[in-house]
Formats: sequence, structure tokens, C-alpha cells
Amino acid sequence: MKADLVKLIQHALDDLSTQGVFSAEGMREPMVERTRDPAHGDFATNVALIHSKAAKIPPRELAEKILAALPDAPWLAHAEVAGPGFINFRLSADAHLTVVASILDQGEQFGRSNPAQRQKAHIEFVSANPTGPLHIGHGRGAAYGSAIANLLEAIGYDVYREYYVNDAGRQMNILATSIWLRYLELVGETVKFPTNAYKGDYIWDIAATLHREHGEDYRHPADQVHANLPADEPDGGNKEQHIDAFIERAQQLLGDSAYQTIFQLGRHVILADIRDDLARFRVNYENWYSEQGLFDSDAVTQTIERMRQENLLYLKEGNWWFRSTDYGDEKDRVVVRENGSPTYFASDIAYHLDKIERGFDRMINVWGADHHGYAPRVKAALKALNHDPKCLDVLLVQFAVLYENGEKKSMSTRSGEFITLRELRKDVGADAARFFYVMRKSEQHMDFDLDLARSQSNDNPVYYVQYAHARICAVLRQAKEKGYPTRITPGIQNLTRLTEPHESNLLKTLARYPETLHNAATQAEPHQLVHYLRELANELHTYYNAHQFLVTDEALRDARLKLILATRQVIKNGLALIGVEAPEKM
RNA sequence: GCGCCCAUAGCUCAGUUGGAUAGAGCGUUGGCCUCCGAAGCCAAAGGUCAGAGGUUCGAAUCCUCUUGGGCGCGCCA
Repeated sequence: MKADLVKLIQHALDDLSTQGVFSAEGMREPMVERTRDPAHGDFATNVALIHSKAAKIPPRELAEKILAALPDAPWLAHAEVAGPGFINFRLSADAHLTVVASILDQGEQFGRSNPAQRQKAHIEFVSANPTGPLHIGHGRGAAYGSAIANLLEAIGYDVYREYYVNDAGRQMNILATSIWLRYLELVGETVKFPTNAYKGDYIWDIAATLHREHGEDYRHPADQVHANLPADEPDGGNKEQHIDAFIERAQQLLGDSAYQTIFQLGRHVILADIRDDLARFRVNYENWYSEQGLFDSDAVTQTIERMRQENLLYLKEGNWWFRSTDYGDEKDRVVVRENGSPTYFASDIAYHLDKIERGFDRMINVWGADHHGYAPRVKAALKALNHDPKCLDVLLVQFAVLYENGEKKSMSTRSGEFITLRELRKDVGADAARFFYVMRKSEQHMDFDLDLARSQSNDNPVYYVQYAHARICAVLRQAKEKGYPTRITPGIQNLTRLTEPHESNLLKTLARYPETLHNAATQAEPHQLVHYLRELANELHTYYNAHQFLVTDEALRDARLKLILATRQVIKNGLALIGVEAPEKM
């Protein structure tokens, strides 16, 4: 409808241009938007205001000329010049009604678009280190990333969701060592647990599994374990050096094979936990991509070699540096350390090159806001290797700060003091959690009020939208009990009976759904959809309170049932995109 | 010190990419169930859009500066 209006205005402008009234050269497509105030009609355009200067005609006068040149259209009831030079349009009554028929006809497809040429989009999100369970901070990335993926799919992308598993770094060695130490405690050794090791309860669980499966095979006396290690932080030493020495000691005493057994057990158990947790959160991936795999396949070495050959690297103080400043980064970055081991950045370059090679038109990375400084260097690497950095979008998600009983809760994976996503999900349910996470703009710092999310009360906005859906279902059950036909007649017949203001508001809001979906998807802002759904639910509730649907007048009843059925469909479609269920009863 | 993000009602947040009189929820106050689900509806009160300049027909929105907060500035991932 909006697009038709744009065409109409364009037509008028072209006419005026050929008449020599003013030059349409270099003009943008006219902008049409929905009016905020119903008194201004349904749509408005500001073309006259924008072009008045170039045309050397006062805005109102220009608007009159455009209006006069506007071709007739059956769906357009009225157009007029208003205010400083806006042109307001009012649609015919029938034009508003067609949306109901479209919704009922298209069902779950309503609002989705299917372009002739489908683009392939890769979206990487969550990608937390497999060193512990997901916590509440990861939840926001999961809900947000998954909503973006669904939205892009809805506007016609082929979407490929991927979790990048950072299973190659030092953190994983700390994990393996932490498990081994807890295991030693289980078998009766008295060890001193390092400051920097992982302290969460889940480490005990994995250690217990290790003990169950391997008995005392990996037991070494505590004094051997601790012999000649550099001091830990509380003893006046350095905690980083201490843990690194500890890792080396573990590898030394256990030997490669045993160490790998523990390492892989940890990786496997935690990854399985993350995978299960996300699946229950209705977040699923096409692929889980291992960073270690990039090393095993030599992709990292090949990437480094290629960069070296293309003279993108230089040697300084034993390290290989990438000249990222030449490509827009703040400073150069090390890709190979003095000891020959590649940095995380090196494998990340290899990873992004691999994404491009897999043939994606677009890449989207959802990162926590603390990684924002990292984006320029990845883009710099892409640019240096002759790829357009614009094919990569980095979407940053700000932290969610937890509040409980009005108090801020601190979180740290290392210390084990955190609320897991699983706990949250069990506590408030996947619906409320997902709804809450995407309710806010992603770049907005979010206060996650645990008490509110937990509450089963009307303070909780997710229920409000779900209730609208359930309420419509209840009306239909009632209709059946009363013996009214619930099979809805096709087409727009009877719909002309929808003349109440509440009804026309609802019709207009329903018609806005495809635009809302499109905007939310292209701008990566699922919160727009959430706000829309709240508004739609509000209009349904208002309508419900103002009018009876199951009236004896058959034509009117049919019309109203069609309207609420269409509303139910849109609520269901919208909720599905943010991963929230639309219950028939609550 | 440099860079990124943010600042809108008592609280939590929207604001259709520069449009017409800045909107919701919660909280506060008052009203609505002999009627399809009251997890609902209606109404009232509540604002110097952090501050100051600038850009123009028009600014919460764009530019500059100031103030106040979050984050980043490893050869950690």
C-alpha cells in the first residue's frame, strides 16, 4: 500500500518535471510515512517540503501542484495539503479491510517476504568459551541473535546459524587443570586450588565423572603436584604465572594421552550442557564450528603464510605483527607470538576467511559490548585480504545487569558466582526470558529485574501479549459452545460492517505488521517487533472490553470473528519470531 | 590520555532514521465484571528530551563543545 502510494507520487513528480515546473533530476524516492495523528489521514509525505527550495516554489504551493498532478486510484479516498506543506492521504474504507483477508489467506506466511533472489546470511552468536555453563549475560546474545536470525529468514534470507567454539586456547587448559585438581581432591589428595582456576560447582561434577569412569588412574601425590611451583597471588606471587605453571605440571605428570582425556571430557561435557541449554531456550544452530579444527586443518598456518607473502606482516622483537593500522585499526596487532604460537586473532582471521569461502553474502557477528574494540581489527584483516569489510556486520549487545531485591548482582565465571541461563530459564520460563531480553534495544544497557521476570503477575509484559492470544482462543471456544459457525467465510464480505473506531484502529495496526517486520529485520532491532506486539495486544484488549464479538447479527459476528482471528494470527507470527509461544490457554 | 556506547516522566524504556501537540508499562489517584477469560479496560496526575551553541521551513533525532555514567585500549579468549 505504501509502495503504491510512492509510485503515485513519483508519477506526479515526473509529470511536473516534464511540464518544466521543476527539475526532478537527482531526486530521491519520495518518502511516505504513516501518520502519527489519525487526524492527518493514513499516510503523509513531505516531498513538497524537501523540494521546495530546489524548485524555488513555496512548500504549500508546490504541494498543491503535486496534488493536482496526482493520478486517481480506487483505494485512495482523499488527499489534501496540510500544515507547512505536507500532503496527507486517506485510504478508502475497503482498502483497510483487505488486510484481514490477506492475513487469513496467508496464515503463517503473512508478513514474510520472498525475494526473487535469496541472499545467504551467516550469523554467529553466543560463541561463549566452553569453560562453563552459559550465564545470564550470554542469554541476551542468544535471544537477540536468534531473533535476528528468525527475522532475516522472514524477509527472505537463507540463514545459517553458527556457534564458534573457542576450544583452542589457554582457557581450555585452565579448565582441564581445574577438573584434574578437583579430581585429586575427590580421591583424597589435599591440593591448593589456584586463584585463577575455575571454581564453579560444575567442575566438581565433571571431576566426579572422571573419577567414576577412570577410578584413581590420574592420581598423583599432592606434594609432587605442588613441588617448586611459583607462588600464587595470595602468597605474594602472580596468579597468571602460577596457573600457567600449574597447567604445565598437569601435562607433565599426566602425560599427553591422560591430559587429553581430561581436556576432552571437560570440553565435551560443557559443550553438551551449552547445547542442551540453548535448545531448551529455543536457540538452534546449523553448525558448531571448532576453533581447534582450524588448527588441525592447517587453515591458521596457511592464513598466516598468506599474510606473510602478501607483506601484511612484519617481525618485531620476535613477534609477527599485522599492519592493521594501514587498514583502519588503532594499532598493529600480534598474530604470531615469539614462541611461535598463533594468537586468537590469527585463528579468527582464518575463521572469517573460511566464512567467506563458504559463500555467504553477509556475515553477522553478535558480540558482547566488551568486544567492541575487536571489530576494527577483524575488518582490517578482511580489507587487507581484499574483501569488502562491509560484508561483515558486528552487532554489539550491551551487558545485562542483574537486579534482585533491588540490588545489583555481580558476576564472574572464574569465581563461580553467577546465575546460569538454565537457572533463569527454570525460574521465569523460556518465554519470559526471551521476551525480556529482546524487549530493549541491544545497544541499551539493560537492567534485568529478576523479581519482575519471575513474577506471574500482570507486571510481566510477556503475559499481556500471550493473554491477547489466549483470549481470542477463548472467544472461539465460546462461539463453538454457543453453536455459532466458526468456519469463516472467505473474502472480504461482511467486513464492511467493521465501522467502530476500535475496529479501524485494529485494522490499521494489522496492516502495519509487514513493515514492522521488515524494519526490525533490516535494522537488526527485534525490540521494534516486541513493541508492536504490545500495541496490537493493547488494541485487542481495548476492543474486547468495548464490544461484544459473539452477537446475534450473523454478518457482524462473522466480520468481528474474522478480525480477531486475523489478530490472533499476527500475534502468533510475531511471537514465533522472537521465540515465544502463543498459548491457547493460560 | 585516546576510542566506542549511553543520558527522554518518580522507576524501566519507546520514539517510524529530520516531521505536525514527545509516548507506553510499572508506581500513584479514581472508576469498570447479572455481559465472549479482570493476567483485562477507562480516566487523571506526572517533561527545560543532561547542559550550551550550531545546521534549516522544522531537531529528542544531525554537527561541535561541556557534564555525568558504562565498556575498551594483552602477545586473554
